[in-house]
Amino acid sequence: MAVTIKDIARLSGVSIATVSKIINGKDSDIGKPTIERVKRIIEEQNYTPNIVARSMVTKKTKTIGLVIPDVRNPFFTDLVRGAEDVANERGYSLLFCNTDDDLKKEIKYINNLIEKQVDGIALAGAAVRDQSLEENIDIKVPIVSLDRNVYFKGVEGKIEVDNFTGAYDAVTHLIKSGHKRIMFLSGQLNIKLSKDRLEGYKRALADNNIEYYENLVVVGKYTSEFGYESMKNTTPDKAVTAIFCGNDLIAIGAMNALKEKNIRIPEDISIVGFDDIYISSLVTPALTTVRQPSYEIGYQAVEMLIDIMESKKEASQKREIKAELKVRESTCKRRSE
Amino acid sequence: MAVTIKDIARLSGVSIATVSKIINGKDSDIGKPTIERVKRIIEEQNYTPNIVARSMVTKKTKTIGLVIPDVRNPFFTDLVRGAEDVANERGYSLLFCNTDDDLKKEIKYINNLIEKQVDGIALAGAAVRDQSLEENIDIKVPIVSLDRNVYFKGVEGKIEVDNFTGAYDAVTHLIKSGHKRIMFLSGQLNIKLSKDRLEGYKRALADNNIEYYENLVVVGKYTSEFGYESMKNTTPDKAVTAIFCGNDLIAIGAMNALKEKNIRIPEDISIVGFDDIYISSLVTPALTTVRQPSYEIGYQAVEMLIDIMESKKEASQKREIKAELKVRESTCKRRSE
DNA sequence: TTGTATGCGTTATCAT
DNA sequence: ATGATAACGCATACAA
Repeated sequence: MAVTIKDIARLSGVSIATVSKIINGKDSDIGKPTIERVKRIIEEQNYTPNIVARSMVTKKTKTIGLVIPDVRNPFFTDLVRGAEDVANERGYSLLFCNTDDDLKKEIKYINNLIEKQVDGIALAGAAVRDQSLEENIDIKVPIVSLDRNVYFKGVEGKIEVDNFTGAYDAVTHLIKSGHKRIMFLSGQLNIKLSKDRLEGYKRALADNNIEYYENLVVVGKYTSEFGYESMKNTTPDKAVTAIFCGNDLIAIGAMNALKEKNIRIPEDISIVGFDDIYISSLVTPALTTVRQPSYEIGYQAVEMLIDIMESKKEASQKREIKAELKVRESTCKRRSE
Repeated sequence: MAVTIKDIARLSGVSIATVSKIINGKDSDIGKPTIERVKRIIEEQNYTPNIVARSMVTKKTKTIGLVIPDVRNPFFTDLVRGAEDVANERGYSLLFCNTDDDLKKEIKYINNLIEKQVDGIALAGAAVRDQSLEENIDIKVPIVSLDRNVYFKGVEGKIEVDNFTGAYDAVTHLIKSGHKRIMFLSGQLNIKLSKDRLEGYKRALADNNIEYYENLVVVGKYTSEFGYESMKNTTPDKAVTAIFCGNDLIAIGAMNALKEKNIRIPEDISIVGFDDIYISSLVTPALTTVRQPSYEIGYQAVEMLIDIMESKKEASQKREIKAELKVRESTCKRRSE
């Protein structure tokens, strides 16, 4: 049987009220000797308060639900760490959920989190959503959505990445380097971030008076397999001298396929990715990419969430995060012919 | 105010005892119509039971603490996912803690987990430990330690990887390919797994009558930087034709340094890593490595933990997991001269 | 300066 | 077939 506040009270010869006050630092009007005695006994008994019981009365669990598609997606692993770091700094714990981009699983997890009385939820929603379904789900705790749009009632904060500008900058970089015929290996277009990146791509072309060709855009999954296959199976148009990829995994897959075909990077084809995951600086040539500060995204999301939770004042916030081009070795000026 | 069991009882015109029974499926002797009515009202009111309150009486939180050094370490990101998957399958939630390999932080987290009344803890301990300190800490919930040794009282299960054999197999592979002078870029030797890998390396040499040279072993951190620097700054002995690396990150760093020096892999030098992290099959040449099934390790650890928690019978288990050599492109037969 | 009493939302025992 | 009630461990308003 674990030792409880009652035991401490009995052993110290005081009431549990007194012990409770001492534990919670509300001991301003309790005698010094009593405080010391009680603290000694707490120490001796190796007593730790039962936070579950405390939560019953305070209505706060000091716990946050973190819901993401998959930690193994390198973008999310850093994000998760950022989230954990703030949570810890602020005295919160993180309940950890992977949805595999499955809205059903996501909703199931969220319900479980609510049953467990989390104080708030940080949610990177599944890709494919169902607005009319979600709008009928009223989540009773504050939610901050990150990176992906969600439609649940009760969403009070948003952290978004400026994908449009990120893509725009990447493609502009290629154009400034002399590339004109630029492929785009895009991820699934049913998520907003993909659409934004595509728009950035288009706009950069337009702003430089380069015509947009639909058949230069190939859509697939955000995996290295997609990148590999799409370069392996179809030889790109001879005039293509650069490829902009929806994310780094696609880019790396594409690079590997091109290497196998003895197409040199960047001399023959320049490649740009998106995300700047850990591996991108380690491949050869090191990948030019658009850096998403995923650690900071996680950090800021949970920070915003806690701020909202702790002072219901400034709810309904939105913060946009810049994505920054990192030029490395997979891009170069196009050789004039 | 959230709707409680009391509200459901009132609205259904029954007692809370009845509602409770229905919620928990203990409704064998409750009337069909009552059950249906209550269930309807629960639905209507969108009621979810308060698990915190339930935990007060059941003494179970259905929550497990997962303590690891850092999710960003690719070995742990897969492990975490395996852990989460079983937890979810078995109806548990995961409280997620990163210790940064800091024993103090680890102990702080564990105390917090205990205060939060977790039913058990899965612990990948910090590298540097303090046996005499730990042995005085009696953790009141079941612990399963994974991958790394810990000395807390209350550790009831262990999942370990056979690092010795993994290293032995890797080095034997190199020897069978004709390599004799094999460097070892080891991680910090104050953790058991590093020692085991070193022993595997030594034994493989010995079993093949190859002398062990201490200066062929370089010790550093388990990072790509260490691999890179140690190959960048010192040119390996001409006779060295193969390098065994303590993990894949070291191997990839080393590969990059060698490439910069125009040393060909595997033609000039063969390289073997350890772990088989995601990136290893994506670099060029694809890395030959010893695969640690990190997802399975996480999965099995938490599975064992739950088994121990749910039936205190077969405590004190130990399970050893094999590490398997994956031959890819970074190793080849040594050219005879 | 300290203690008494109530309640948080639920489960479980024992009645009815 | 259903209900009354104690108990879980703690915080807090109020009393003393």
